[in-house]
Amino acid sequence: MDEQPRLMHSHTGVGMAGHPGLPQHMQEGTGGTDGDGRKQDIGDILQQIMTITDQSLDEAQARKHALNCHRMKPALFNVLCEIKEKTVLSIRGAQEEEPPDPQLMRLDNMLLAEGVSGPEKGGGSAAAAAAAAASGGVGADNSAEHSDYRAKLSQIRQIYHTELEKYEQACNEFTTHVMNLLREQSRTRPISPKEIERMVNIIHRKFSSIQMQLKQSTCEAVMILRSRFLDARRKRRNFNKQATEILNEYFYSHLSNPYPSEEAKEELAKKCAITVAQVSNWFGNKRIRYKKNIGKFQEEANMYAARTAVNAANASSHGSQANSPSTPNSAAFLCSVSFLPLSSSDLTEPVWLRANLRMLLARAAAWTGRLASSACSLSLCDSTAPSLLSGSAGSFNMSNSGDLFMSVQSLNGDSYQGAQVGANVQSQVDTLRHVISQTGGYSEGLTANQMYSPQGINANGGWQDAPTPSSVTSPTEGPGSVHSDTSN
DNA sequence: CTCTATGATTGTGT
DNA sequence: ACACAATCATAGAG
Repeated sequence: MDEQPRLMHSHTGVGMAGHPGLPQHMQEGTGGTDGDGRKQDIGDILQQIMTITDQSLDEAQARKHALNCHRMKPALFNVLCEIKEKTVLSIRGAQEEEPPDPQLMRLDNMLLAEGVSGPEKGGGSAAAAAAAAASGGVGADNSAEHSDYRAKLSQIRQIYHTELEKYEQACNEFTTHVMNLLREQSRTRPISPKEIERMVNIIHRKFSSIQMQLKQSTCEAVMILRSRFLDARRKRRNFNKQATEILNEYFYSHLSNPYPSEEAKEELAKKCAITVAQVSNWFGNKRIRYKKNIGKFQEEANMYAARTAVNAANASSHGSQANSPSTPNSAAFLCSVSFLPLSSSDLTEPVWLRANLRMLLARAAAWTGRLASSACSLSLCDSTAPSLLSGSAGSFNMSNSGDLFMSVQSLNGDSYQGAQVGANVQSQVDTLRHVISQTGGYSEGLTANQMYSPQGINANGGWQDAPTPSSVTSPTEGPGSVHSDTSN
C-alpha cells in the first residue's frame, strides 16, 4: 500500500501548483518501479493537474474536460475525499472569530470626525467650521484659507472614496472569481461551503488590510492639511489694536481682580471680535506676564488707568447732561461700560455712591502722602477696602503715580460737585487699586508682608487669593457695594 | 538675520 | 473646570 503516501505527496503537491520540478519528480516516482497501469493513470492525472496552470486557457479547458470525463476520475475523487477527512480537522481548528480591529475603529472614527467618511454634505464643512472655531479664526480674513481647506479636504475625501470603491470592487471581483474557481474545482476535488466561506474571509481580510492602509494614509493627509491650514500656532495673528486696547482697558481697570466673569468674557469677545477662549487665553497670558515683569507694564498700566478714568469722567459728565445717574438708564450704562453685572439697585443708591466718593477723595488725599496714618482707619465701602489698607500706607511709593492721582482728583472734583457720581466710581476705585497695586504691591523696597494681600496681588505676586469673580463680596458691605466683578 | 512680543498649547495643581 | 507656569511657534520690528 504505497499508494497512499504517494497520493499524500501529490496532494501536498497540488498546493504548490505550477512548481516546475514536481511533475518530473512525479513521473520518476510513478513510472519507475512497479509499472502498474492504474497508478500510471493516477500519476498522469495528477501531472495534468499540476501542469494545468501552465497551459493556455483553451488547452486547459480541454484538459479539464478530459480530466472530468476520465474513467479514473471518481476514484481519484474518493481518494481525495479520504484525504480531506483527515485534513479537515486541522481546518476546523483554524476557524476563529476575530474581534474588530481597534486601530481600524480609530481610523474610522477619525475619518468620520473629519468629515471624510461621513455623509457628503455637512460633514466636511462642519469639521472645517469646528477647526476654524478651534483656531480662533475671526472669519473675514481667513475665510479664504478655510475655503481652501475645505476644497483640499473634499479633494482628499474624493480620492479616498474613489480608492475605497476601487478596492471594494476589486475585492468583490476577486472573491467572485475565487468562488467560481472553487466551485469549478469542487467537481474535481471535495470542497465544502465552509471552506469557500473561509477562503472568502481570508480574501476580505487581505483587502481590509489594504483598506486600512488607505484609511491610514488618508488620515495622515487630513492631519497634514489640518496642521498646515488650521494649526492655530502657525496661523497666529496678533489681535488688532482696538481689540488689544479693549482687553487692556478691562485688565487695568480690574487690576485688583483681573478675572472677567463669563458674561464679561463674552462681552469682551463680542467687542473684540474674538472667541471667549481667546479672551481667556489673553487674560491668562496677561496676568502671568504682568506678574512676571510689572516694571515693564507700568507705563502701559498708567496709561490705561488714566484713560479709563478719563473715559469714566466723560461718561459721567455726559450722563449728567442727559440723565441722572440715579436713573435706571445710567445704571445700565454703568453696567455695560465697566462690564459690571450689577443689579440696577446696586447702582442707583445715591447715598452710598456719594459716601463712596467721599471716601475715595479722602483716601486719595491720604495716599498722596499727607495723611498716611489716618488712611489706615478709613474704610472703603468696596469689598477690597480692608485689605487695600492692611499694609502700611506710608510705605506706598507714590513717585510714579502722581500724575494718575492728579487726574483722579480732578475727576472726582468734577463729578462730586454735581453729585453725578455714577459711571466713574468703579473706574476710580480700580484706578486707585491700580495705583496701590503698583506702588504698594510691587515696589521693590517693600517687604512682602507690607503689601496688601487678598484682593490684589498677594505676597507671592499672585491673584490667587482673590475670590472668584462670581463671589467677590464682603460680609461687612452694604447692598450698594461696588464689586470689581460679580455675576448674577 | 536676531530679538522681542504675543497668541496658543500643554502639563500640573487645586 | 479653572488658573498658573512653562513652552512653543509665529509675527513683527530692528
